[in-house]
Amino acid sequence: MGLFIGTHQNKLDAKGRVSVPASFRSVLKKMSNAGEGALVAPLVLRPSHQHPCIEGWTEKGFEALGAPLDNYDQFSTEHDDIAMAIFGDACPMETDKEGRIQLPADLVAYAGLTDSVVFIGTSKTFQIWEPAAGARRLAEAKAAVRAAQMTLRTGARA
Amino acid sequence: MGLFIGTHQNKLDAKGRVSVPASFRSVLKKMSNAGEGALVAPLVLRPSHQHPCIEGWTEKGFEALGAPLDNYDQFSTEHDDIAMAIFGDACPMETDKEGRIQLPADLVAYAGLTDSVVFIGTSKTFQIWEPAAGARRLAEAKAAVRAAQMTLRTGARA
DNA sequence: TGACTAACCATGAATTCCCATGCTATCCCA
DNA sequence: TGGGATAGCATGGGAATTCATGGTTAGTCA
Repeated sequence: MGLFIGTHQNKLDAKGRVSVPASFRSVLKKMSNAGEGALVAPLVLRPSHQHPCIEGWTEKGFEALGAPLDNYDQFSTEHDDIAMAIFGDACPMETDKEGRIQLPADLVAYAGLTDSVVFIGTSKTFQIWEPAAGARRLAEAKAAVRAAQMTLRTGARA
Repeated sequence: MGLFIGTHQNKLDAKGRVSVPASFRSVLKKMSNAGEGALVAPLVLRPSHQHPCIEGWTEKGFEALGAPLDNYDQFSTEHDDIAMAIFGDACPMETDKEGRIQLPADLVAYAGLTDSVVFIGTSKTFQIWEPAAGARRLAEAKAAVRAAQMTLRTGARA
């Protein structure tokens, strides 16, 4: 399965390391330029713009995110704005051999992380939350979807 | 037959494993990307939004469930809500060679499962219930249909 | 030389794989 | 039509991996 699915809770150790869930690692490797056989998995982290959480991207997914830039003149202010918004606060990383990443201190602070974190899959990307906040957000999202009767109609029951 | 039909009761063993009914397995294989000849059957489990039971999806069915995402801008709140609601609490699995799955502890708790479970087919998906609760729900559904005089006539929608 | 970071190694727990068994329904042959 | 053989299915348990996590050493920059 090439998508990030499910929620996984892992511990943040004394050095600020967390294991990336195994299933997420396999997605990251598959969506990397290096290929699936790689020993480590590349990924990109950035603070979410709409929530107090960290957003995780695959290498290829993040590259695609920057693609719209090609529609603008290299020296336009739009190009400048977009480039900065997307790349300015992103930070590329690799897991270590054990499949862990070291979360940057500023992102830890931004998401209010303490000793445990949850990884929540959202299809092409995933999010890293402080467990309680993540649970709240998940419940909120489900409620919103139900309230809006968003088009889950295709073959599904609301 | 490409649909989930009937109710089947199976045991949950000490390790939290249950055999997926053979007829359900064949549906799962048919509706997978791997093809029918596969040794194991892929499926997706998620907590039901309206009942204390576990919902089971085929691989293709679940992909269709996520398809509406493409109608929204990647950074819209709708996309955000839907992605989290659908993917956040789903969990993809495969049967083992014997046709069993290991139910995640949180789903077991959510559905109140103990030592036996019933699989109830509901056409494109199926549900996993604690036997007594499942029986109650089945009776309730039948009563509701009768009370509403829902004619199950072709295409009739109460 | 000292602090800090990154690679390496070690361990327990949980999960997956594999083999074995009883049961039931089906098929085949008399 | 009856009885025995056969194959498929649900179930049980043990062994081998994988995974998450903790600690230790080596390496680097100031």
